[in-house]
Amino acid sequence: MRLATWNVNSLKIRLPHLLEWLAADPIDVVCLQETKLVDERFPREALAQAGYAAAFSGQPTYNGVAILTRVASVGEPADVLVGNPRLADEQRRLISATVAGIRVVCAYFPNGQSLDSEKYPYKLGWLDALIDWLGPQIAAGQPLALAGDYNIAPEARDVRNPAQWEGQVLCSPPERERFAKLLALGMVDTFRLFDQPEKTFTWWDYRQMAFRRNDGLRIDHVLVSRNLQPRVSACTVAKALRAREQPSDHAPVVVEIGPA
DNA sequence: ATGGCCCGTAGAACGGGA
Repeated sequence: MRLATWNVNSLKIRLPHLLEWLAADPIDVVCLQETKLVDERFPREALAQAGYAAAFSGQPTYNGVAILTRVASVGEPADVLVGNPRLADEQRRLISATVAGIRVVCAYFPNGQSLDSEKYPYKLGWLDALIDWLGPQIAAGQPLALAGDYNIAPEARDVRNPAQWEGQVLCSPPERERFAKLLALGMVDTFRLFDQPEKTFTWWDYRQMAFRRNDGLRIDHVLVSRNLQPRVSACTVAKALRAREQPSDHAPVVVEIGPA
């Protein structure tokens, strides 16, 4: 099966892109972030007509996450859980479901804004709570995929202009240490399992023609538990969606996972 | 030149994104 993560930056605006993409390329599991829709306005019907079931958790204006499953191939999301039981958080940033025996965690990590913002310690605390919550699940041998907009570029090679970003939010040592901690729980960055084109990124600023200049960062990731690693056969960035008219500023990351 | 763009909520600008 194939699993994707995509920060859509408003599902209302991006729904036509999503439907056209899935019609041409029927991904089995799609994790969405920044849907920016309250649950009453989630386009459940349009997605159902496209063959997808959905688990979602939204709020007005900000955040919002969803897991879509292609019913014909993987059925419906099971054991849906909203949020992190270890963190009281009003922001809708996490939704989990079991699909085809894999615990799929769809995550919209906080941005942090800047190192001197009160949003930065919120981000670090959110990351610590995520690590605390996922650690026991992975230790117990649960096959798990953590897919989402991490808002962290793990290494200098994940940034087009490392000097410009070094030490800034998305690249600061405390954020990168926490990314490393997630790996240390027993997960692997699927993107780095394979040879990749030089300077592959997943986010490009809307300004300054950043996409045309490939001035981007790799901040969207799919980490999987080590027991899934032998089944992962590909990880690619669907850059074409960023090149469309009225795009999201993120491109999807797509991972292929073989049968157990 | 430390801003440029896009989105939601507005029903004009502004906060937020990264």
